[in-house]
Amino acid sequence: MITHLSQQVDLKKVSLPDYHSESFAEGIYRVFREAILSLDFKPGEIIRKRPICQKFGVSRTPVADAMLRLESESLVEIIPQSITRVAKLSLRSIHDESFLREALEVAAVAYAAKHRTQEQVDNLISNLRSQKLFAESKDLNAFYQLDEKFHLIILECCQVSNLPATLEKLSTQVRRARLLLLPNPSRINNTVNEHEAIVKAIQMGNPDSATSAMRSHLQQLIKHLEPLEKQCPELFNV
Amino acid sequence: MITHLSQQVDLKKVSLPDYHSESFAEGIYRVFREAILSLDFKPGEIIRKRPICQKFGVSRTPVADAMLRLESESLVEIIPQSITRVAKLSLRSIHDESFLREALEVAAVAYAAKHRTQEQVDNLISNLRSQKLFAESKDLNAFYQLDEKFHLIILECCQVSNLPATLEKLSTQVRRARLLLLPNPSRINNTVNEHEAIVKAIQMGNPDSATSAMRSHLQQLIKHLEPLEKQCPELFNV
DNA sequence: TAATGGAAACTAACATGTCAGATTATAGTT
DNA sequence: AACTATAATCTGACATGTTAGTTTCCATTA
Repeated sequence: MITHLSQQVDLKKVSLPDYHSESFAEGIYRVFREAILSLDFKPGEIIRKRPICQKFGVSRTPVADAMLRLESESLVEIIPQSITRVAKLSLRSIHDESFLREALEVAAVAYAAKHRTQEQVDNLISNLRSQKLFAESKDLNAFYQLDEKFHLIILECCQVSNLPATLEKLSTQVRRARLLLLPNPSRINNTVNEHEAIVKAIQMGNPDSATSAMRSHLQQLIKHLEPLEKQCPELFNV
Repeated sequence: MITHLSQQVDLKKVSLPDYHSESFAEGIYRVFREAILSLDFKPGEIIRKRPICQKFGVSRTPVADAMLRLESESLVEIIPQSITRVAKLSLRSIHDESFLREALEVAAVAYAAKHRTQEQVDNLISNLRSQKLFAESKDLNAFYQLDEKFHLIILECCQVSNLPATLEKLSTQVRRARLLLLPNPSRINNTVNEHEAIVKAIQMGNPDSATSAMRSHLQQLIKHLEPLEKQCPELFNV
C-alpha cells in the first residue's frame, strides 16, 4: 500500500515540479487525501506515521500536520495518544451528506436551467453522448469519470468559485460509497436516462423539472446502499 | 486584544474543566475560532504566534497546529515563511457563501414545512414572540441571538446531525459580515416580518411559500453589504 | 528627493528529543 | 483453561533547536 503510494509520490522527483511552492505537509496531505478518497486506503485501515516518515524521507512534523488537516475534514480519525485510522463509513453520515449534496446540486441545477448558455448546453449534450458510448462498451471507469464531469459542468454554471470544491469536501463518505458501488453495470443505463432528463430540463430552461429530475437521480444512491453495508460491514461504523 | 483573550481563556484555569480530554492545540483552535468569528480579531489583523505561546504558557507546536486548522477553514491566512493573519472579507467570497447558505437553508425550510411537528412550530412561534419584544426594546444583541436560534430551530427539523455545524463552517465570512451590519436597528422590524412569513408557511405546511419566504429573507443581506465595504474597506480584500 | 542595496530582525517549516497515555504481550493466579 | 496483573512497546502530544525565506529599515547612491 505505502509502497504503491511512494511510487506515485516521491515528492522530490515526481510531484514537486507542478507544485513548486508546496510544503512537505501540503504534499503529504494532498497525496493521502486522494489515496483515501480513491479507496487505496480502506476505511478503518490504520495509518502508521513512522513508516510514512521513512518512505517520504521527512520528519514526523509534516506528516503529523497533514494528518491533523485530514482529521479536520473527517477523512481520518486520530485517537489521542493512540492510533490514527482512515475514517470508516456510516449510513448515518452518508444520509447526512446526501441531504447536503442534494441541497447544493438542486440549487445548482435550478440556477443552470435559468441562466444556461448555449455553450454549457452543448457541453452537457456532448458529455451525454460520450456517456452513451461508454455505457454500451461497459467501460465502468470511463463512465464514472464522465459522470463526475457531468455534475461538474452543472455546478460550474453557477459561477460560485468554490462550489465544486465545497461539494467535494462535504461528500467524502458519499464519494467513497459511490466508488464501492461502481462494479454495478446494471445501473448505467438508468443513470444515462436520468442524466438525459436533467439535460432536457436545463435545455428547455425549466428549473422545476430540472430540480425534480436531479432530485430523483441523486436519491438512487441511497437505495443501492444498504445492500453494500451488508456486503462489506468491516468498512462501516457500528 | 490578546490580553483580553487571555482573560477569557487561561486554559489551565478557566476552559479546561469542561474540556478535560481536549489537547492544548484544540483549546487554542477553539478559542481563536470563536474570537475571529465574533470579530474580537479584526479581518486582516496580524496574529503573532510567539506572544500567544507566552500568554498560554505552551510551546509553538500546539499554536502552530491550531493555526493550521484555522487556515484549512479559511479563517486565517498563513503566508509561508512569513506571517499569519486573520482572513479578510471579500464580496466575492460572501456572494459564494450566500449561495451555499441559501441552498442549505432553503432545503431545510422545505423539509421543515413538510415534516414539522407541533412542538417545532410552537418553538418557532415562541421564538418569534421574543423577537418582537426585543425589537421593541431595541436590544440588538439579544435580538441577534434569537435570530440565530430561529434559523437553528429550522435547521434542526431536518435531523441531519451536522447540518448546523456544516452551515457554520461554510458561512464564516457571512457571519462576520452580519455582525458588522448589526448596529443597523432599522432592519429589525423588516426582519421580524420576514421571519413571521416563514413561520406561517411552515405552520401551514406549504414548502413552496416557505422556500420563497426564506429566499427573499436571506437575499436581504447582500443588499446591505456593499455600503459596508465602502464604510470599512480595510476589512475587505482587493 | 527618490531609488536601491543590503543587513538585521522577523516569520513559518521542519527535525528531533522527551513524555505520558494506550495497547499488547506475557507471566502469574485461580 | 480462563482471568487478571504487570511489563514492554507501541502511539500521539508537546518542547525546543535549526534553517531558510520574508519583510523592514536604514544607509548609500543616482
